[in-house]
Amino acid sequence: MDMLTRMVEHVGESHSTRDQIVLEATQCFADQGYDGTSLNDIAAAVGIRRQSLLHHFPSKELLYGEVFERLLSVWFERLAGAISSDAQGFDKVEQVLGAGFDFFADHPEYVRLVRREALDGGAHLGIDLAAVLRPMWDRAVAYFRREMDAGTFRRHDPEQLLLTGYGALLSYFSDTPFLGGLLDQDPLDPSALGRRRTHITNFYRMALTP
Amino acid sequence: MDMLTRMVEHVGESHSTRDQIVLEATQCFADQGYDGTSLNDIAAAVGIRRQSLLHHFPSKELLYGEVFERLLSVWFERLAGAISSDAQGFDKVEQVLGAGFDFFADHPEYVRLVRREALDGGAHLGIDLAAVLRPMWDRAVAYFRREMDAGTFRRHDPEQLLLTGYGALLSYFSDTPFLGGLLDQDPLDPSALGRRRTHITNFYRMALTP
DNA sequence: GTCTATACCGCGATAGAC
DNA sequence: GTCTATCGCGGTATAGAC
Repeated sequence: MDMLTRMVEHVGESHSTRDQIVLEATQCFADQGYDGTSLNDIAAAVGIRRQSLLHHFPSKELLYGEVFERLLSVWFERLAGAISSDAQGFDKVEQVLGAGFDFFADHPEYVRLVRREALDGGAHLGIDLAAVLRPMWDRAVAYFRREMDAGTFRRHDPEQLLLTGYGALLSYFSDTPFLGGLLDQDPLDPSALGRRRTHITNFYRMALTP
Repeated sequence: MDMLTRMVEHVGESHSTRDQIVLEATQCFADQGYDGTSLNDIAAAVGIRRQSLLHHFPSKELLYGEVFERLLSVWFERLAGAISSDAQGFDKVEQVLGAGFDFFADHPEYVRLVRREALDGGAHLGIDLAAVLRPMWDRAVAYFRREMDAGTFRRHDPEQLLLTGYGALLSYFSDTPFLGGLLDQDPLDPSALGRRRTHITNFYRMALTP
């Protein structure tokens, strides 16, 4: 496919078969896991036969790899803005936290996918997810440590603080099928999302501001 | 098997084949998920053939059900003590939180199993996990609301607070394969566990005590 | 690029010997 | 209770017509 066609499709919200496959595969893998998803499931969602799907992706593993490649690309792109912001103090944390929250709210299927990968320890994935995210993690740890040393933030163990944020953010979006039965509301309802966003922000403001 | 044999085995750390199967199945399901685990895997871990395993459990689903039945039974038993304690204020929260933490630390495979079930929404399980835990959840929500009304605890949205605790606690134990690559230490190392336990306790003390 | 047809394998489950 | 043997199904992947 040439560049012009790509651009036209991007603008016009149309998708090549290949893109459709990645899209539906993302949903299937997120909902049912790698082993729980068959190529038939994905092909049926696209509206083609399993054998046609294998014409675009030579194997299930390679398709899964492409799904993750796109996920990481979108994720880094989306977060880059918030991270490079020149806001100061808790405002910056709030921006990054909010950007993460909004991204997860827009793509809960990505969260579920990453959670499954975290559980499996990258068994189905060629790449090492932790190694890819490690630089971002280290930057965050260093940032918190610096601000705490400067007295801008209250003192905590930076790594533990990030782990708690990781869990508080991801779990809400990854476990929606379960949490929906614990609460009386769909966790992805706009009003439920609003409550969650407010709580997380306030919780971290309280923990960090002196 | 008669009661005497059961008691002897319990004391002597021996196990019937049936118990061995449930034990190994728990580990396999936790590590590789329901779909990722074959009866061959479990049978091999026990040291018998797949067909012999099916003599004890007529189907994979029923075996999976028994794994969860035991998990819930141990979980409720373990938490009952801390919940019925007559400690007051944050001391009580600390006791329950600590009991949960220690249980998870002793049985990370249970956490991973529950997390997988939360992700799948109970697809493989006959029972509704959320419905089983709902009474406990409601009790906790009511408890926090009461204490906040009484001024013992600082005011938060009780459900959101519990959700954050849920994520902070579970994620650490469920995602160990991933977190091990993010940190420079095995998350289940005694020293790492100590740091995590301290942080969670302090974090909630800070959030709750006026 | 999609289809039909097919190869090949591993899975869960059953039957029956020991 | 454990084994061997076997069935039937659904999975990934390949070959070749259109």
